[in-house]
Amino acid sequence: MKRTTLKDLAQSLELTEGTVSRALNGYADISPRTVERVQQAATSLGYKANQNARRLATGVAEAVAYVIPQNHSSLAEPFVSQLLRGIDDALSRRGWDLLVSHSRSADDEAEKIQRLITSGRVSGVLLTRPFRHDARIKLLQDAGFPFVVHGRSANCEDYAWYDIDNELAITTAVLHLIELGHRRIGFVGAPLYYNFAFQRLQGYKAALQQSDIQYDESIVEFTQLKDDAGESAAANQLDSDNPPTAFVCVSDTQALGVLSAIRSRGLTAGTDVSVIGYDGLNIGRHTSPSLSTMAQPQVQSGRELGDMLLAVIDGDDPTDHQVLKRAELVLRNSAGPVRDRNYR
Amino acid sequence: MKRTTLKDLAQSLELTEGTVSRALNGYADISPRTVERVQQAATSLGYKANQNARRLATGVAEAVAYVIPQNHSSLAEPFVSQLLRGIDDALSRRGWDLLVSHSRSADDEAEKIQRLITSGRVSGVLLTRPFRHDARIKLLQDAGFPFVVHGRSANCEDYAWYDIDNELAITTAVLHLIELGHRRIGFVGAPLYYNFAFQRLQGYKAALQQSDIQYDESIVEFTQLKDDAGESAAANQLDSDNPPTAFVCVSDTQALGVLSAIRSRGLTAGTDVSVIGYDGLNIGRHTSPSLSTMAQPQVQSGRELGDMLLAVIDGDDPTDHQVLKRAELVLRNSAGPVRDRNYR
DNA sequence: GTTGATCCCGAAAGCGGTTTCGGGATAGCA
DNA sequence: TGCTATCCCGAAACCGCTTTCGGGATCAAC
Repeated sequence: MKRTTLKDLAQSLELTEGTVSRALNGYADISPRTVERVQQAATSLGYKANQNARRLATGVAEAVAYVIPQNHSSLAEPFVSQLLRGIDDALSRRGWDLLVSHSRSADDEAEKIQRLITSGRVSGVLLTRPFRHDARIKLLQDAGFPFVVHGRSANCEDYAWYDIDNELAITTAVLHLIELGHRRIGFVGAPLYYNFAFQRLQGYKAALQQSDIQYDESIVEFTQLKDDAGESAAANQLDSDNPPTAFVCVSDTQALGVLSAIRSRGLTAGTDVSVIGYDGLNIGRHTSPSLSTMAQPQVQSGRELGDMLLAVIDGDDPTDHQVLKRAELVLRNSAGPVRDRNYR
Repeated sequence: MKRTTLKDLAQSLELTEGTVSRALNGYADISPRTVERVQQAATSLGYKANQNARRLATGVAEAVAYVIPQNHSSLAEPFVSQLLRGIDDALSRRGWDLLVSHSRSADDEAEKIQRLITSGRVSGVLLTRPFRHDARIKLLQDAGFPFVVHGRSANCEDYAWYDIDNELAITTAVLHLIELGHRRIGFVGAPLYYNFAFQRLQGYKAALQQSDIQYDESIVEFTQLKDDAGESAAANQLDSDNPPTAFVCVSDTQALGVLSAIRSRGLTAGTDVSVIGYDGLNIGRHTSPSLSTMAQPQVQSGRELGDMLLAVIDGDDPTDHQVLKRAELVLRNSAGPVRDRNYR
């Protein structure tokens, strides 16, 4: 089961390795006839270039890494697979590899990235869910290493990123609730070191301000992106003296927990208390009531991310690759008109 | 931003590249003092071996591929991320890479695997969700290429695999329903070319047989692993002349659809009609009623898969690595005692 | 002071490709 | 026919690291 090498090919064709190589790689200085011969021999002998040798010689890794943040909450992960597929699509058109890299801690992550860029295994890096101030981004910038971020950090002027307008999205959701008559709207957020969490909080505040509603931090919480966390956050607020009539959550996962909290108090979501989630997960269609949510276009994002990274690697100016998408309000049944507070 | 190479290191130490290399790789024929010197210089100069060069020289790829089947249903994918993390854990202890590979069609997949094994990019392959008769497995076997399968195909004697006892799991679920008094139990299955789907059907049949219940194919369906599919399958059966009093599904995703179908008919799951899902997804806790399900131990599986593959690559007999886990019945509220058929 | 074993390290040959350079053969033109 | 331009291909260096082999230096033992 020895692999056929370039030398084998060359010998069987009575050519030099160099010639064969050039023939295969489409150099102009090889006669069409020879190219033809070489290609035939290659396929018939099942020749596939050894990637490691090729990469060593050319100096390009022909691979990129997708680094998955340490505590990726489990329920948010339906995305990962779709995303990976999209990225892989983009890469495979060039025959490049996609490798994934995890890490356990923030330090570990920095170190892993350091190793990735110095070990020559990849020619570009894909980051997700950046912090507001993200050391990894700085690391990559300082190293002059190609990368694109899925999301943005606080100052994102001079690198490539792909993000959805988090602020606008939450503002949309909150304004929708306000239109339904709600004026006391609980916010179930995420830790603010995540920039998306920060942005979404801004969106919440902006909507309130536009509507002359006072920001009340007693109904604002920052939890993990987990169902349990959403549930207990909602529970606290519902059990308080002055509970909100609606919740907006920064993830569907949390929203599921909120629905549970509402239900377990004998209340009905959508009539007694309204809820809007974020992510547009399909599961939201099967809760009762079904979950209104902000859906982001996920299908294409992987593909776009991949293409962007390739472009940056090819030398494009990263700042030419900053795309901002917008999320869409998916109306289902968990958000309804405000109702008198007599349910208690 | 030039990387420091072995030559640089050697020159700065006034040693040969060979010597430095051996010092770094723990060869015995280098004096401890030299090893010390070399290591210090290496860290102070930030030397990281070029992986491509190393791989070319050693002939080992130091990477494995996880191939994701073409039509991986979106909702079943929360696993993927966990799984990848586990695999990566196992690999990273050796400093190996994990790369993922998708494919669009079955042919494409075979061809991709062919390329993977001939291009020298990986030293092992991880397969998921095998078909009952899986061409990829045959391909890998014939090539003598190291691999392990997450799941099993029809004849799985002579390769490494990691699976849960699908048949037993479904039997358990069905017997539970039977204990609750159900005797007309609908089966929402998956396409039988998937071996897990076949096994689960067997489990269903076995449970019926044990309980002297006639197998009735009019309440057995094979659908995609999607919520919609589950919903319409259940809808069909519920609207029939002789509807089942309970459903067992081969995935939670389908079960969610089944719950919807039940709800939309004004029935209540858990009392009017019982449902048991499969996968143990967390979302099942937030449906109403919460979803009883067969949960498979997912957390460790990635890690174990990775370790198994490494062992096989190291030359272990694949047949020594065949592990069968069992799923566990997680009782929530969607499965209750049978009730008179007077609900119609 | 020899001899032999032991310890270290240098030298060199790969690993399997890519790419530059140069020149022989052929064709084009006078 | 002679000369130059063009077309193709061979030769060789190189990418960065690993690993075998051999021998000089050191040391213990006789």
